[in-house]
Amino acid sequence: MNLDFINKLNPQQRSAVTAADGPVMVVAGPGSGKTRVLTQRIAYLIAHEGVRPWQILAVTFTNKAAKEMDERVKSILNEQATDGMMLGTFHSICARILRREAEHLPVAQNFVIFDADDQQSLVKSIIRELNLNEKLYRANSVHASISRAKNELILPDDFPINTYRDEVVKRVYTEYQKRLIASNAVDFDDILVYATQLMETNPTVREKYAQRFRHVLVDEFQDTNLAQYALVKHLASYHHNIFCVGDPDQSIYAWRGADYRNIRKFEQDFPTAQVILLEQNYRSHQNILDVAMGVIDRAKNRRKKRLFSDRGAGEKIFFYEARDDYGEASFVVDTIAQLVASGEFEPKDCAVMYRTNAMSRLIEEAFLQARLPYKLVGAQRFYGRREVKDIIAFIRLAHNPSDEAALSRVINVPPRGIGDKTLTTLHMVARQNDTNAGYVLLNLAHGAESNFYKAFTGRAALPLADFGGMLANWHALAKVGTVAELFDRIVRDINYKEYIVEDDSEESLDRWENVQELKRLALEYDTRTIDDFLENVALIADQDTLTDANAPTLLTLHAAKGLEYGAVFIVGLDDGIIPHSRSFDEVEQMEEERRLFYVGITRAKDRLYLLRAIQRGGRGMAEETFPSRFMDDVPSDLIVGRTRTGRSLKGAPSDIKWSLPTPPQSAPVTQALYKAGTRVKHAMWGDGIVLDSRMQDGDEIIDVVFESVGIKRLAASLANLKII
DNA sequence: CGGGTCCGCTTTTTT
DNA sequence: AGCGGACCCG
Repeated sequence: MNLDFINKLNPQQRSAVTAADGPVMVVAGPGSGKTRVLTQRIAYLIAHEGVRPWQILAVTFTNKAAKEMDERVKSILNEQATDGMMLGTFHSICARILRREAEHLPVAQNFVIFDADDQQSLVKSIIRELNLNEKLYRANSVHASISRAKNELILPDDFPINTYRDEVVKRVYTEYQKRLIASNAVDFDDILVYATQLMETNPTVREKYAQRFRHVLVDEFQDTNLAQYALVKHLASYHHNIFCVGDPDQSIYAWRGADYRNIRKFEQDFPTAQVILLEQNYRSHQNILDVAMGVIDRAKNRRKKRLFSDRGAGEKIFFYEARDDYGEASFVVDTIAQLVASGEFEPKDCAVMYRTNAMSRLIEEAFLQARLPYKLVGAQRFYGRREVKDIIAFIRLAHNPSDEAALSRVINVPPRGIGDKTLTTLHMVARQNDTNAGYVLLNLAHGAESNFYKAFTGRAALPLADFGGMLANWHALAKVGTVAELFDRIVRDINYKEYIVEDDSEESLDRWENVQELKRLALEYDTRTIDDFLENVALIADQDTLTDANAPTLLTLHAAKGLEYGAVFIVGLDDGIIPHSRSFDEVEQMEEERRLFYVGITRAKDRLYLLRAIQRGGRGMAEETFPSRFMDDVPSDLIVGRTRTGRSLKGAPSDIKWSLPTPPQSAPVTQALYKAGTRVKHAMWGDGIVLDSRMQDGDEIIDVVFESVGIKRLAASLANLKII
C-alpha cells in the first residue's frame, strides 16, 4: 500500500497520523491541518495498521465535514476503502445506534426527532396545563434548563432542587419526558442521553460496540459536552484507542453544554495519553495571525500558543467605521465587488460573518440592491420556513400518528374548523381512553360508527372525522409508499398549493418554490425509508446547507467554525454585538465571546476586514454604539482604515490606536473632486484614468480604469488617490 | 367556537 | 421589526 501521503506532513502532523495505539490528544491551532491529520490517520489505520473500516468510529461536527472526510479517505485509498466505517456527527451516529438498539429504549424503532420548535411548543403546552404563570416560566428558558440538565446526564428524578423554580422545572421536565415518549419521539438531547445511558446500563450492548470500535476519532473535541465525552469513553472502553483533535481557544459552544475542560479531563482520565501540538498555520498570512493572537492572548486560563505562518506578512487588517449599519452593509458589498472586479478573489472566496442571524438582513438587502448573488448559511433558512415545516409535520404525522407536536401543528392546516377548544376536547378524549390524539383521529375516520364520534359536537366531529379519514389514508401509504408518493398525496389531499399561494406575489411564489424544493429532496429518498428522510431533515446542521455556488457566503460566527475564506468581513464590532450584551455580566461568557471573535479572525486566509457602525438601528430608532472592547487588543500597527465621517470618537481613548494617521483629504467628501478623464495614481494599482464619478451617501464613487488591473469602482474617501 | 385584527413584548449563538 | 396573545366579530 502506498503511504506516500504521509511524507507531505510536518513532523508533528506525521507523529499524530502515525501515532501508536492508545489515547492521543491533538491540540490543533486554527489552519494547522487538523482535517488533513484526521483523514490521513484514518487512511493510515486502514492501509498500514490493517484496521477494517467498520472497526473505525469517526465523529465530526457537521454532516458536511463527515462527507468530505469520507471522500478524502477514498481519494487517498480507493472507493471501497471506507465501506462500513461509522462516520458522522454525534447526533447522527447516536441516532443510528439507537434505531439498532431500540428494544432497550422507551421509544420504538421508528421514533421521530423533535426539532427546536416542537420542543418549545411541547414545553409551552405543559406549562399551560400545569397552570403555571407563562410570563414567569417562559417556555424558552424552562426548556433551556431541561436541556442543560440533559447535557449533564441528569434525569428528571435526579434534578436537583435549590429554588422554587427548580421544583417547577423538575415537574415540567418529568412531564416533558413522558410526553416525548408518548409521542414516540426524542429531542436532540435525548439522542445523546439515551445512547450514553444505554452504554452505561447495558454491559452487553456496551461491549458489542466497544469491541467493535478498535479506533475512535473525535473532531472538535473542545465542543463536546459531558454526555458526549462519557459516550466516547464507553465506546473506546475496550481498545482504549481514542484519538481526539481539538483547540480550547476555539471553544464556542459552552452555552449548549460543551466544556473545553474536557480536553484537560481527557489528559487526566488517560494519563498515558500522547499530547501533540500542531502550531504551524497553513492558512493565513502572519498579520492575520498576529491580530488573532493579540485578541486571544488576553484570554485567561490558557496555555499560550504561538501561531506562525510561512505565507508572509500579507496585507494589513482593514478597519472601517461606517456611519450606520446601512453604510456597513454597503461597504461590505462594494468592497467585495471591488475585490472580485480586480480579479484578486472569486466571489466564493469572500465571506461575511456576523454575531446574530438577524444581522444578515441588511447585508442581504445590500447584495440584492447591488444585484449581486450571495449564499446564506443556515438550516433555518429553508427548514425553518413555515411551508417546509408544515409538510414535514404532515409526513411525520402520517408516519407516526402519535407525534403530538406534528399533530398540533397541522391538524388545522389549512383551516378546517378545528380550533383550540376542539383540540382540547380531542386530547381529553384521548387521555380518557388511554390512547393519543392521533389514534382517536384514525378511529374517527369511520365517521359516526366510531366510538369517539359522539364525544364531539356535530360541528367539531365532522372536520375531525374528515381529517381522520385523510390521516388514515396517509398512514397506510406511509407503510408501503415512498416519501415522494406520500408527499404528493398529502399536498393534493389538503389543496396545499391553493392555501399557500395566496396571490401572484413574490412571496407566494417563493413559498411554493420551497415546497417544490422539498419535493426534490424527498425524491432523493426513493430507495430509503421515511425514517431516513425525517432523521436527515431533523439533523441538518447549518454548515450542511453550504453550496459550492460561486457567490459570497453570509454566515454567523458560530457557523463559520472549521471553514476558511480568502477574504473575511466581520461586521458588528460594537460593544453589545461582539461581545454580545448578554455576556456582559459573566466572565466565562465574555471569554467565549472573545474566542468567537478569534474563530472569526482565523477564518481569513488573505484579507481581513473588521467593521462596525457608529449608529445601529435598534427598534426603529438608531442608537449610538461604542467600539468593541476587543478592538483594544488588536495591535494598532496592523490596522489600516478610518471612520466613515473622518471624525474621531468622543472620549474613546482607544480610537487613536486603530484610526489611521489621517490622510490629507480626510474631511467628509461633500463635493466631487474627480471627473471623467482625470489621471490618478493609486498606492497599489498605480496609474489610471477616471471613467465616471458620482456622489453617493456623502462620498464620491468613482470608476477608474487602471493600467495594471483594469476597471475598479472606488470610494474617494478611502481610495486615497493622487491626481496626477 | 373559530378566525381575523390590533397591540404589546422581546432579541444570541445550534444539533 | 416580527411574533404571540388578547380581543372582538361572524
